[in-house]
Amino acid sequence: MAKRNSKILPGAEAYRIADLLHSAAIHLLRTVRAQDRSAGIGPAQLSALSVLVFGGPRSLKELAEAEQVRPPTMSRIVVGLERARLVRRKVTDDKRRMLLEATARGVKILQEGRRKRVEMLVRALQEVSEDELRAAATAAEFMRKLVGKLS
Amino acid sequence: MAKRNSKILPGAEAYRIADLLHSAAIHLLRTVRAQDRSAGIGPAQLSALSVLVFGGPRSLKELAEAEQVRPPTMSRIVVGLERARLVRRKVTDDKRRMLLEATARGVKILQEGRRKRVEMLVRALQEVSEDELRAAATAAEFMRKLVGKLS
DNA sequence: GTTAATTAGTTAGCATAGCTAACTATATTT
DNA sequence: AAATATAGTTAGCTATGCTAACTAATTAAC
Repeated sequence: MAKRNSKILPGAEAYRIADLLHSAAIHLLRTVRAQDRSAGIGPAQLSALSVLVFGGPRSLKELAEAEQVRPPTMSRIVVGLERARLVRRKVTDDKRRMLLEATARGVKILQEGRRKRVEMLVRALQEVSEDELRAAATAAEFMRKLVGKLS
Repeated sequence: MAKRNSKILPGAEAYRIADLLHSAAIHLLRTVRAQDRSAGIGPAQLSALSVLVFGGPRSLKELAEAEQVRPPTMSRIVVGLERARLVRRKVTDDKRRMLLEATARGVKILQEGRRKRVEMLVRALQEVSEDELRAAATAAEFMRKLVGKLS
C-alpha cells in the first residue's frame, strides 16, 4: 500500500488522474477568476504579484521563469501591474536589468484577493470533511511538485 | 481527526490551501497547455470537446453551462472546433437550437491530447510515491466538488 | 581597447479566451 | 396578433499566451 516508488502505473488510472487534474484546474480557475475580476486584476497578474509579495523583488526574467511564461508575456503582465500601481521598477547597477517589487497597494490588493478567495473556499467548505480538506492540501502540494517535474 | 463537518477553519490554514490550489491550478495549466498547443487546440476548446466526447451531444447553451462560460464565449470556442472539424452541428426541431457533437476526428484528437498529457504525467510520476498519487486523485475529486459548491 | 557575442527587456503581430451589450430569428405566452 | 422569452451570433473590449525581430547594455575575445 505504501510502496515507495511506482515505476509503472496502470494506464487507465493514470489517464483518469490526468483528466481529473486538468479539468479541475480549468474549472477552479474559471470560478476564482470571477472573484478576481472584481479587483480589476487578471489571474496572470495576480499570480505574478503573488511571487513578488511572498518571494521578494526580482528581475523580469526571473519572474518570467518563476511563472513559466516567456519574457514578452511577463513584460506585458508587468506593464499592467505598473499601470495599476501594484508593482514598481527599481534600477540596478546592470542597466539592462530591473528589479520589480510590489508596492504597498500591491500587497493590499493581493491580500484582498486572498480574502475573497478564502471566503469562497470557507463558504464551500461548510459541508466538506476535514479528511477531504487535508487531501486538498496534500494534493495541491503534489501538483506543485508535479509541475516542477514536468517543466 | 475524522470529524465529519468542519464549520470553521483556522484562517491561516484556509488561506494557505486557497493559495496552493490557485497557484497549482495556474501552473499545471500552463505546463499542460504547451503539450496541447502541439495539437493546435487551446485549453478551452479541449475542455469543451471533452464534454461532448464523454458526455454526449448537447446544445451550445448547455455546453456553455457545463464549461461555466457565457454563451458568446462558447459560441467562439465552437467556431474554432468546427473550423478544425472536431465538432459538427445538427439541426433540431427547435430551429433556434443546435446539437453539437464530436466528430470522429474530434474523438481521436482528444484521445491524442490525453495520451500526451498522460505521458507527461507518467514521466513525472517515476519518482512519486503511491501515497502522493492517491492524494492527487482524491484532491482532484475534491477540487471538482469544491468548484461545484462555488458555482 | 575595439569588436563580437551574449543578455535583458521591449515592440509588433498573431491567436485564444473571457466579458457585456446589442442584435436576429424562432418559440411561447397572453 | 402582439408581447415576451429563448437560442445563438456579432461587435468590441481586455487579458494572456506565443515567436520573431529589435534596442541597449554587458561581457568575452582578440
